Amino acid sequence: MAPRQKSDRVTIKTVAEDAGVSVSAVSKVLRDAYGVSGPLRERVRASMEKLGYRPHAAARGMRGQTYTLGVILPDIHNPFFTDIMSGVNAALERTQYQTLLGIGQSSLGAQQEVIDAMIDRQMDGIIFIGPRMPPPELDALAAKVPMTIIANHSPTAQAYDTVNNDDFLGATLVVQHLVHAGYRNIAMLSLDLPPIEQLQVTTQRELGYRQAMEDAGLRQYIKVVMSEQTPRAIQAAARQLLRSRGRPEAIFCWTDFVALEVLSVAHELGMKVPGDLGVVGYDNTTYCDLAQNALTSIDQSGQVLGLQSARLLIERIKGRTTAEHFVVTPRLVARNSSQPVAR
Amino acid sequence: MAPRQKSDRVTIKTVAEDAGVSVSAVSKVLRDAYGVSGPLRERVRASMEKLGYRPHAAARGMRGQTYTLGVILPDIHNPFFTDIMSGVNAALERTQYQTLLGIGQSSLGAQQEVIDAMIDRQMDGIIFIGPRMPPPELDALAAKVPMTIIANHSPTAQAYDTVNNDDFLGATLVVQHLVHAGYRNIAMLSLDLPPIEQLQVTTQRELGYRQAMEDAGLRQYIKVVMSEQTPRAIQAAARQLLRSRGRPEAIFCWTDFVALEVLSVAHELGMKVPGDLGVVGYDNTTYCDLAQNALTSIDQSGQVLGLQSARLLIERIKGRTTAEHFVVTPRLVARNSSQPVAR
DNA sequence: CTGAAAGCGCTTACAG
DNA sequence: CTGAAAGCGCTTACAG
Repeated sequence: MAPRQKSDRVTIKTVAEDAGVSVSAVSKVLRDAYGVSGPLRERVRASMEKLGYRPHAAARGMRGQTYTLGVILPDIHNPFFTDIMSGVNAALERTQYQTLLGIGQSSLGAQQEVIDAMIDRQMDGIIFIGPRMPPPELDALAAKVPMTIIANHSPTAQAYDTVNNDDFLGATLVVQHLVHAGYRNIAMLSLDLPPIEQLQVTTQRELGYRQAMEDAGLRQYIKVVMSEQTPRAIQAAARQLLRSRGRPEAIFCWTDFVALEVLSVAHELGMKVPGDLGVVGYDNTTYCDLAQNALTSIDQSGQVLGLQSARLLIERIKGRTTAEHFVVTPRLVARNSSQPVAR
Repeated sequence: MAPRQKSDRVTIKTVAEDAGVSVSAVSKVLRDAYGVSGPLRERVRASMEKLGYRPHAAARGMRGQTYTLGVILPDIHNPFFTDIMSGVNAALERTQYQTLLGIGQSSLGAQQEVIDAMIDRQMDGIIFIGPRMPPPELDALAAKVPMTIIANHSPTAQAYDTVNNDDFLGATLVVQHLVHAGYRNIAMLSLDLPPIEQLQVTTQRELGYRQAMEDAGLRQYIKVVMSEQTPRAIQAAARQLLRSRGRPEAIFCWTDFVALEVLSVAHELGMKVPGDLGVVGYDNTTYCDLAQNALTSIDQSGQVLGLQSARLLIERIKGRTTAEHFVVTPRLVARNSSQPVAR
């Protein structure tokens, strides 16, 4: 590797010489640390500006912070996660922080690899989205690095913060909406994952669905079908459901991504949505708005979740040790896919 | 910030002591450098394993590599970029490298900020997707850090590698396909960007479109409408186009993302696709396959582009100084949205 | 093949 | 308020 010209690198030493102060003074200005007079600060700032000084991240990371936050996504294809990322980036806009994105893929091994890579790189903190880990492991991780978790319910955790929407309520809203529109045989299409103490958002949505169905006197119609995340698996599950006897009048999908596949299968089977079938998603991603989908969905404000998680994480990095658990109230956005149907 | 327990950190010094060798020897094993005997290597490996040694990235970055590659995306919402990311990640799977993702947003300022953040963090290399920069600036950047560019044509650049599909050919395939299916009045919906020496993929696609239209004797129908990337702007452009006199029989959209919006607008206007309108996209993203879209598109193998770019970049980091310019041949995937129509 | 030592650019007690 | 000095955990010539 070509060694980039070393002689002309501007370091805090260069800046210190130019400003006629000590290296420590420059470091303090850099970190906005206390104990520097206004004039000195100004002099140093001017020199930094003049010389085009840029801090060397690795050197800072040796002793202090790296000013880099790790974000772990379970899956890059779900468009909802891009909403979260927008929020995180927005929160970091005027700060020195940058994000390192890791894709945890489906497998647990890959997830561990990403975590290790982030710890090796001395992330100042980690935003962990949809972790598939039992609480003890999460606690262990949080002991090593400040952490905020999105989309995993552990409201009593002390070692880390959480940011969620109320998934139980979201699912309730879906069922109530569909019942109000005249649907009764309502099935749910959820994610096939080993459940971990009901912490996962899918589990919460399933519980909300079941409870709301009971409350509406539709216990007999309760049906939760699990499927893996691949398009092929989702389509197979949807096809089977739609071809079964007692086939549902409406399907509540745990995420928009899945609902779009259900719309596709219904289309292929020649079923009208709405009319032959009602469909509702979750996350209110940008695809819901397209007229060919017109998908009713739950808005849980991915941007807000991302923004909050970044804020909380920075607070923790700065020293907060008590846990915060932020919950957004979800909101149903009705579109054509769940229109009332005369029966 | 709580200082993580320092005493128990396993460093190369700890490993060296455990293995009974020098610190330099451990460093060499770590880097797979030459000049270490097999037995010594084994002894060190065993100690690293035993102690659970993890290299400290910041310390490595001080003198050597960070083993982190920066990836710059122009826009996180375009699903095509997730395909590229999959490829990049696949190429890095068995390596020590990790990716740092930066979103360059639309504005040039944001793009510069992301680049600075990556240079500050001593990325070993950068994969720059769809840069909006004139060649001199790209050269200047490549002088600072090894770089591979995706989706920007500069086949004579020496300072960096490029990875592309043949956008001119891709556009040609679209026009030929549509003409073959009986469409004649074919418009193109492109991206509103200040053109930079015809380097951008949109420019190449426009050129391919124009040429193919001429070659088909359809010069009179040539029409390229520019629009910004937001859903609102795309919809407005599509609406205007579809309501105009001499409205096109088919629209070629520069990327699937745009084509999905066109399908939406057509749907809203009560137009049938195909029938009243043919639509073709570009990138063959996962949404093309959904039956409600059934969108004909050009497959440029985002995964392959990502994979290649990572490979080339690592080669450059390892010392290659000659430029490589990799070009994928695009392939049209026909679906319902461009079916022949009797006229 | 192996190791002692300098040094990368910062931050952090500590002394003045 | 200000600065001299040690040290973070590696890599890199260099000497043996």
